[in-house]
Amino acid sequence: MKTAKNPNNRLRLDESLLVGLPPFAKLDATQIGEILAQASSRRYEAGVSVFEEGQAADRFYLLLDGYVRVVRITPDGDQVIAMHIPAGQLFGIAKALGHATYPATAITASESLALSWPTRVWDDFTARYDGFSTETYRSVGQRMSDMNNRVVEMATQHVEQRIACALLRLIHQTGRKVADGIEINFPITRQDLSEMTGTTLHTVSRMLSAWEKDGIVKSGRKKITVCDPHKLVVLSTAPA
Amino acid sequence: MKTAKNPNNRLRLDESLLVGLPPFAKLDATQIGEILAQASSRRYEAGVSVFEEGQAADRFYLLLDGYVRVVRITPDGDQVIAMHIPAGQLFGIAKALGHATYPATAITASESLALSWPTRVWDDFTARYDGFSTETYRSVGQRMSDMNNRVVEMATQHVEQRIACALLRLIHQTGRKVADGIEINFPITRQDLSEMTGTTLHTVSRMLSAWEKDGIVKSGRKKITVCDPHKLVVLSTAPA
DNA sequence: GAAATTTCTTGATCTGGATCAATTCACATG
DNA sequence: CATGTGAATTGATCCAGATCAAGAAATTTC
Repeated sequence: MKTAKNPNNRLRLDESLLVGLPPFAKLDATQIGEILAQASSRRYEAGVSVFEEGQAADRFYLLLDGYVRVVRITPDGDQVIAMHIPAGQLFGIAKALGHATYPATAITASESLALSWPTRVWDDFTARYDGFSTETYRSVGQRMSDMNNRVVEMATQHVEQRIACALLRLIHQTGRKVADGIEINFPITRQDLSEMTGTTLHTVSRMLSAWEKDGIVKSGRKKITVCDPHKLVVLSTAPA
Repeated sequence: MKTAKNPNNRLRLDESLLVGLPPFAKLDATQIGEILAQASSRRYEAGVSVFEEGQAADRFYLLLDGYVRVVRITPDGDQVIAMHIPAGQLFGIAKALGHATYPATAITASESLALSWPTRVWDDFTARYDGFSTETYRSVGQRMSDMNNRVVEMATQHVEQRIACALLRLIHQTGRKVADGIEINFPITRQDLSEMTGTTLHTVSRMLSAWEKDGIVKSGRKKITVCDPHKLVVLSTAPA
């Protein structure tokens, strides 16, 4: 689906969009109204960049719907997927971490909808809105942990286990129950998985073929369904 | 040297210790005094743990002197060095990231001296002291970047390049100029380097031997001196 | 609906580094 | 100073996974 449902790329901003999201959990309707009044919203189609590494970090974002990949590209063209942002989370918050430019590129993994604010209102938000700062840093902490786990994984585990871990993480974050298991809720290629695990699309393809034979997953073009998460867990923690 | 110079593990707390350190840069003498009044100080010998992964994060720390390694241990006993904390930086700031327990273990790499405060004063510090929060998060952001770079490195570079990068990072953070180059300022083993780069001590040893033959480094027991940083840079960015 | 493009599969080969194994070296301790 | 212990070196072997190569699906485009 390439055409916008809403051709002017706008939607009615409604408080209900923000109510219940952690950064705004403690705020009342008036405050949420204030925050919305300053927001821009925009729809992105799948595979486009929201911002790029190195650009001045002049806005920060809240993903309302869809999925965003945070990506880094090496001088010699290798691409590495640093993390995935699920709907409901802030991203592009360079300012919160003392950066003047975005440290990575954000690319939509599926059609997405995001709000954004100019970076200059950041300090105001943290000062004025109770819980905003705390929750933001909780989520930063979570990402830091994930990052850390990735380093440990990359340093100690074999490719099979890393791919298993990556799949498990994906179904946790974004799994959708379907008839024959849990499906990853956005288009994902072998190449994508290889960029998440530091391997090649060939190895990922072989792995998925083998797992399919064992009834652990079903997969097609840009689609993966995990049928037997438990077996994946076993694989992911297999002995060194 | 195993015995404490100062047998009661105490030292005179003096404002000059904190003046000029980023988190306290904007504070006046009175405020620094207040902060010091609440601090405990303690000397640690090399190789001891300051806190361990999973413990309740009831204190946070400022390293005044020495070097601290942040380490994670996998279920099957592999150890991975996540980062090094240089003197002048805060560590163990789980609270700042919404964690109730320490997400990793901190071990002194050399004899060290650290101040610490109970975690419950954290909110007070961030509220009361100008710049404390900003500078803390700047340093968190820095660590996040480093982490990120490590993931990219591990995913795309060969062992030789990773070891070269690790060495370069070490001499930047903690290099001390000596007659024949830049020396790493604390005892470091082949094993340590291998835990920083996700390889084995054997491979590190072979690498250092080869580099020594090329005049790039000199190394001995627990000691490494980089004689030709430039050549290391070349190696670290070698083509895929 | 034919052609072009992207994604995926699978075989064959090659190799960077892990693993295994045996010494040597440096330092500390009684 | 002998003895023990942790650190480093270096050869030999092996294998997980990269790389090379060729096609086969699935989609998109015109």
